Amino acid sequence: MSSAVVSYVVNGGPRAVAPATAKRVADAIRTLGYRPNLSARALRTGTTKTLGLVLPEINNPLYAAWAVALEVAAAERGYMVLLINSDGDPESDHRAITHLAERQIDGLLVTSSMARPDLAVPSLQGIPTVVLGVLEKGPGTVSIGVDAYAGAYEAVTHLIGHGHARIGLIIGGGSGGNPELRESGWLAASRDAGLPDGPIAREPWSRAGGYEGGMRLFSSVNYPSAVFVSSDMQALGLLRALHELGLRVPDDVAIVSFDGTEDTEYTSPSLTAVQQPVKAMAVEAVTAVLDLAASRQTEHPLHPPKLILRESCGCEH
Amino acid sequence: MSSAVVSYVVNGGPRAVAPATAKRVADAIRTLGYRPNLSARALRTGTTKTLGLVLPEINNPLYAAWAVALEVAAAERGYMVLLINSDGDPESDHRAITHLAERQIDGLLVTSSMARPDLAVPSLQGIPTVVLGVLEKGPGTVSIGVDAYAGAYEAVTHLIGHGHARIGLIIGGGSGGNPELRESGWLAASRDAGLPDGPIAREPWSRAGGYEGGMRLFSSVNYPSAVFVSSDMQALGLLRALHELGLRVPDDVAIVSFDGTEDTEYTSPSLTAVQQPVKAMAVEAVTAVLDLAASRQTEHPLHPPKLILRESCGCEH
DNA sequence: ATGAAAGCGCTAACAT
DNA sequence: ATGTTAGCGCTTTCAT
Repeated sequence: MSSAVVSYVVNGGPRAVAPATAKRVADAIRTLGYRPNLSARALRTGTTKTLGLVLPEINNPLYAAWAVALEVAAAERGYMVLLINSDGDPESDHRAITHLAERQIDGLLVTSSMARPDLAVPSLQGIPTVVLGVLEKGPGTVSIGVDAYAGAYEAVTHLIGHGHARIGLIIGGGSGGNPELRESGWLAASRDAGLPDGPIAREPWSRAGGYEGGMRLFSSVNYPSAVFVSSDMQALGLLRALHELGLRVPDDVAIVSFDGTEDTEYTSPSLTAVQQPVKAMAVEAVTAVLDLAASRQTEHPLHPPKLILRESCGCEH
Repeated sequence: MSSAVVSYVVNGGPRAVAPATAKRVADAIRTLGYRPNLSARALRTGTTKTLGLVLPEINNPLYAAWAVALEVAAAERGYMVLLINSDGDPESDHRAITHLAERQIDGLLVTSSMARPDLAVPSLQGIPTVVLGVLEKGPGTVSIGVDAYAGAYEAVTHLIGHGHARIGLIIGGGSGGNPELRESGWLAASRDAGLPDGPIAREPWSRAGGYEGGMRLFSSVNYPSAVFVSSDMQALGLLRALHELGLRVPDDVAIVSFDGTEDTEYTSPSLTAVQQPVKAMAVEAVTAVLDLAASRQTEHPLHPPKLILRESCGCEH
């Protein structure tokens, strides 16, 4: 029995094998508990059937949702996902990518926390790369993202429909989400309705950040009657701050948040949110990176978000 | 320049290299953008410096916390973590483990959702394995877990200290956490205080499960004045249910939950919780699996949980 | 201090 | 239809 025949049976090709021998091989595999060594296969074929994924803070529900969705989408195409949890800083990203590159990943998926300059980093040269959740379409950069401007615009317009005339903004700094687009959508919606610009709180993309922002915005006597929060995590912190300040949602303050993770469904009151179509984007991201690996060029328009109406905007009680 | 010398430089051994040549090699590596091929190294050395991790629902904050903590702990020892998100059923677990085995992982970390029978599964024969969060000490099974009985007992005793005389339980079915221990801790605390057994709601380990359990327990006119919830996710659902029922926490119903993930800090009111020392357990789990790989036998007593006092039990207002 | 070469387990081209 | 064999990139023994 030659090793070639075993290979043909295990891989179903490239040459045919007599049914009788195929059965003998299959039996032997079972009884011996044989498992193919994927390192050897990778070394021989040059392909690992593995995609690298670099995410910051996987304990953030939005990124966790990405991780799950990408893993499912990749598995459907016969790929595994090698996940590295980056600290978010460029150095950590770089280490993660280098590590993945050494493991001969077939493609790389990175989060938008990777600012554009880092993309030119030597460690990812030659690796097909798709950027997740970013909007800036650089040349040679494929990115899959949500239309954050439209989402923010729709959220604020909805709040205006509820009669609010001054709408605040809580948003992150740095490169976590896509701050500029959410901010300009928020601003444009107010201005297009002939309303004055609302107050802004810039805080980290976290529960703690949202809490601080809420404290700052709503400790003032002249606080806005509604606020658009650029991430679910911040919205959770804001809810906590309003609770401590004795302000009621949506009666005293109406809220719409951005992301629409499962958390927003179970807060009290539940949060109206602009939901990112994470699953659909994940499927497209995997397709995109495999296309790239096959030197196929593809187009990737922004995905439309969806406004989910719940209690915090005043729609349901 | 021979490939052997390059190997010596890259790995810092096992033989010495003249400083001058070492520098030449380092320069060449930089200018050529050379990266070692870990597949080839794995094939040659038989070790991948990779640990496999099988988790159900990584979007559950508790498991996400495990994932992060394990990755950090493994990185400190020079290992990477290959994470597979299992659906939780034995078949899915089996597929995941087989896949990891083919990748020649040096060790395996699996969640307690893997019931004991599955551990005998052929796919993990020969792979050093550590079970996470389980309590049943089977022979040949190393497991790292929290002392859930003590945690539940302390939680219920604390509620009794607040003057509650009938304490309900919301708990999951199946094998998610370690239901029996939490339940017996809850029961023993009541009985040791000479109190009657409280009502039980058995629901899935999820927000939706906690919501259902809360609805069932607190729709009755004769509802308990306090409840111990066996997981944070269920506690979030319970909070939502009580909100809809118009019951106030902690005035009408006091709550202590189990897990102590970050979520419990930002609910309104904040949740008193029995916190699992995930980080410490993760460090120990990595140590344990590496010990196993080196044929070192070690002992792993249960980790003590810590009761974090917040608003939902009535301690703070 | 460095070079030469074997071999890890697999796949695929070539031979039978 | 099956057997033989070269070689993927690396580490390490052995030779120089």
